Amino acid sequence: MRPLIVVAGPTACGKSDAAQAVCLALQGEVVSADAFAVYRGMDVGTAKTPPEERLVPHHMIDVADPRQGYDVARYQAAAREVIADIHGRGRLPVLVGGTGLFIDAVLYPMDFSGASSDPGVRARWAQYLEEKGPAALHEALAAVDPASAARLPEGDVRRVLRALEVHELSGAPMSAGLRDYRSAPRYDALYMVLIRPRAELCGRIDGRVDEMMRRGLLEEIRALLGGGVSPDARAMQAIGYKELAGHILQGAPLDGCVAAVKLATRRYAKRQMTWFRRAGSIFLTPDDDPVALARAWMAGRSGAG
RNA sequence: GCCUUGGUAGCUCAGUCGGUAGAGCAGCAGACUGAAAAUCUGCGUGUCGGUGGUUCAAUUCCGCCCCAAGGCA
Repeated sequence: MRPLIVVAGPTACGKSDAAQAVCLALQGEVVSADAFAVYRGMDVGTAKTPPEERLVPHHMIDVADPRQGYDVARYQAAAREVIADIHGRGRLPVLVGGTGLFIDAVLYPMDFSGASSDPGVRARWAQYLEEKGPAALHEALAAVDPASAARLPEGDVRRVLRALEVHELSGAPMSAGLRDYRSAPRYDALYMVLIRPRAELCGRIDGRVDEMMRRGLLEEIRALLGGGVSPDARAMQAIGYKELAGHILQGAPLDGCVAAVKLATRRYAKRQMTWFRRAGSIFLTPDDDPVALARAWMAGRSGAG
């Protein structure tokens, strides 16, 4: 298996710098695993490393149009291609980002090929939900895919909807492809997770949001909206964007919106921690040195053959 | 100084016709297979401002005190 290093962690924990340092030390290239950095024109609010500060090649950034949606399946396919190319050039891919699902999608054999997504099917079930409610929707799933129904709470309408869609398009229950995927990684991966004390992280988040405001996040959002990105677009679900759009479009008080962005970011960081606690294999505090760790790991690899 | 209205969970408040209390938000924990910065699940003891009194029993009724907001001086 080819080597790959993952640098994950909650927002504002210092992933980008750590990843870049690892790349510089080990002939690596950054592969972003971030559900919103893929969009062009969303720079300030996604905290993309500015081009002039990129000291090594960065991939999977600015690969999508914010007027159209992007999703895990597309990300998975494109990222794997990029990684194959990096390996082909004898360099080390460093997967860095905060979207746990995206990381899993490249690392493990998640299969999205069986059932794609169909707006018509989706709309029909959404209609069904509207008319009969979540309980009936859940029952409909139980009738065709009992395992998924048992796994999903009735309230998680989004997943119930998706499971129904998968069944209809593939003719098979979604649960079929769902077990123990983490046991069979596609790469020889060092999965590092950067952690920080909660209070410290919150302080960094607040500072980062203020910094985004100074750097013109409002202007960036105005430009997106003016450029044909609908407020309902998938890209506009991003934290920071959706709250501030309330100020731009509905005139909500700015300080309240900024506070909402900080709060939403803190809550997001918490969810990320939950994900990475389970997904990661090694956890680094600010005192640990990711470069030294990565070096040692690479050395151990070649030593072992 | 007087009058009024408040003081209950980290915050905003509800409630107890006297039997020691509960929502939302926050927080904590968790889940996560084509929206994932999305979506969802679980978790509620706090001198009910202080202090006396009435009572079998007071956060609830009464007195006094403290604090806040508003009004009159």
